[in-house]
Amino acid sequence: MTPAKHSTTIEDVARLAGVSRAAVSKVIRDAYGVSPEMRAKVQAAIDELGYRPRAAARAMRGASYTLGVELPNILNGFFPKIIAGATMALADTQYQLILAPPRSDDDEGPEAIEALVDHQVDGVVTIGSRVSPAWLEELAQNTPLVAIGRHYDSAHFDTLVSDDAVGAALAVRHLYELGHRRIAHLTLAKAAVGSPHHVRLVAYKSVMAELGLTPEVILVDPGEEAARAASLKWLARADEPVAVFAAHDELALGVLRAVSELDLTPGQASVVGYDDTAIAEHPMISLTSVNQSGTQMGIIAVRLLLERIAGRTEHMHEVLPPKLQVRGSSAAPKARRTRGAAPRNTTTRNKKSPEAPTPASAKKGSSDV
Amino acid sequence: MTPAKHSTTIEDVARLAGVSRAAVSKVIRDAYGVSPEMRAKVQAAIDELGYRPRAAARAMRGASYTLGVELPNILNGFFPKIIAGATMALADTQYQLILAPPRSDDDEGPEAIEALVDHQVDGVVTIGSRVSPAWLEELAQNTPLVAIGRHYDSAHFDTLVSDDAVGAALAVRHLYELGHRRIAHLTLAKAAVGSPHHVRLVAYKSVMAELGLTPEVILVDPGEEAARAASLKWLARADEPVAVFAAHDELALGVLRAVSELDLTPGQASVVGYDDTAIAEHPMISLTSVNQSGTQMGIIAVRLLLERIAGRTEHMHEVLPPKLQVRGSSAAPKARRTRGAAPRNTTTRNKKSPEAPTPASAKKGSSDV
DNA sequence: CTGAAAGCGCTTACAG
DNA sequence: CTGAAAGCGCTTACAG
Repeated sequence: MTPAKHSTTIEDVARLAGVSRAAVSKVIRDAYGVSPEMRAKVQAAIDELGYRPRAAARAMRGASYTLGVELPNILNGFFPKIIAGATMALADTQYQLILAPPRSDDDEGPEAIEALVDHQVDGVVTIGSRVSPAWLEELAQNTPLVAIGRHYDSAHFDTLVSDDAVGAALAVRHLYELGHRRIAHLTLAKAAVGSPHHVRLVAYKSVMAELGLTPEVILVDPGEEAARAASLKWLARADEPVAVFAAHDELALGVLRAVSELDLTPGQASVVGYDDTAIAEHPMISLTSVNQSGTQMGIIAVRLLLERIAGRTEHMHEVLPPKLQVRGSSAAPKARRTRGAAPRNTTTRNKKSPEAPTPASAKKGSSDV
Repeated sequence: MTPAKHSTTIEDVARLAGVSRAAVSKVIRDAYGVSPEMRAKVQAAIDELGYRPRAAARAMRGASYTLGVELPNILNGFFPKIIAGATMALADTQYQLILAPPRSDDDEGPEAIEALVDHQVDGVVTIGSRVSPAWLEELAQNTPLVAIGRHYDSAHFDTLVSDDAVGAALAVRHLYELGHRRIAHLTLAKAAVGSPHHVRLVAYKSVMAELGLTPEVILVDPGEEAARAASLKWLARADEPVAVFAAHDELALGVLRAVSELDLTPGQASVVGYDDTAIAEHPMISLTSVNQSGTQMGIIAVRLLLERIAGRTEHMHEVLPPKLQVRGSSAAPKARRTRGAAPRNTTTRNKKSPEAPTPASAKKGSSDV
């Protein structure tokens, strides 16, 4: 097989097959009204020449058969799951996916989305951008649009979220039921109203109030390191068993760093994350985390977008139920001892231990199952 | 600010500014031969209308100002580093990046690259695809191309690799110097000649021979789970201290699962990975790994591609030096004891312990520094 | 320095 | 069912 020769055009195919360009166009689009012989002739010519239509040219008149996904942060393990889902959903269609990463580290503006639109994608899935609802609303006038992670209805595009209030409640109640009474929430300092992090924060506060507990919010900049530094300070000040509910797994990994540095057991400092990224399940990490099914989100986002492209105009707002994955990083509280009480460096995290039995829900890969 | 209105065209701008379309075109391309007043008038019209040129239309005549990157596996933490580097390198240019993920889980064919070419990108960076050199050679006749991870020169495109032979030697010698004599190499069953994994395997064998050791190769399918299963079997059969050099970090994480399940210490089963992904550095993983600087690769790939687009035709073959990051997963060999000899579940991995001092090269985030 | 015209490779009405 | 013609929004020679 040789690569697509983009020197060959629809004209070449038409000439070889002895038909018009319009006929070839119909065949490649699988359009109505082509005789079997015509189709066969044209297909043979296409195969012989290795012809592929150029998306750019198609886009100028009709559709580009391309969907664009705007990604917030390619280094965070959650987003690839969404892409994987979207890819699956597109497997049997003519559509292909292109991804637009942020133009810079803290690009939260519309640049990435605009790059997609510049390329005449037939529809856009936006995941991370912090652009205003109004901006999206206007974009959606011309471009079919699905926004992931926006907790509101919109007039002209679809929104798709995990039920972050339920997810946060799951996390807090889990820690409460284990026996924790001091439960902090570590989250990003900047979180737009209606964003997943904002909703989780609000839910955290309200569940804490319901439980009669005092909320403690630790605000951080993005990144594992910021989470490590902030939680280290907070954990060092406490001398009782505590728990930290981190707003996503990347932050939770930072908290686990701090816990590890301070040599604390899960009973002394429990940690719960959000997203259930692949690494959370690793037995050496074994992070309890709220799973919001990124794969499923990718699948649904593509389905919604395809529906819009096919003509649907009324807006949809889908809410997916999250699920708590209990693992070794959260355990019943156990008072911190004087350092000398047990031999240092012989405590073990993430393995079976009398004080913190690994939950039965731990998946294979753990020796305790 | 409002979204780009793709209903506004160059024609609208020209009319508003009272000039020709050609003049507007020159201004947006920053082309030679425009008077300052012309530029000002046109720019004002562009701003007023929120005009953005459509990449698809531009591509039909000139350039699309878009570079395409073909990604092998979005779930592997190494590739995002390359993207991050490429993004950085493009920050001050007119160019934007689009990414093409594989169309399916085991898509190793040309589909993703073709998707990019269909969109008339001005150049392509290919990272993972297993297409033949001949195919790429032909593609490169029409499209500026840089291939990452191909250990050979090519006539029409540039190649960029890390020195995988050196990297593998670094890993094996490190284990040897710690005192290991039984060092297995776990790698993918399918690895094309000239691919990084193939070069690492060949180097592994040759270094083992030099050292007078018997090579043991464990062949696996892609994925952490396959690595876990295969290494579990292998580790369970051994009753002496062993070491596993895994062909990349994802596989190494699988080996660490097995090590963890068998409750082995780094002295009993040392593990070295390749890529030095973000998670390797986490104190609870602390994986010794060969760093091949993905960020740097992304930067250089973009530089090479831009040079080609600017007109360079002679081919380049860049080789980057890898660096070993020593961490807690590799340690001096220590005989496995009868299980009862030491209290179970009190041994600790990844923390300071008499048998496996954490190397001084461990970064911050470890309590031992 | 500026503009009128042609053309990139497709698809879309429209006529046959 | 099939084809000739127009046109999508740009850039590229080319004239002025």
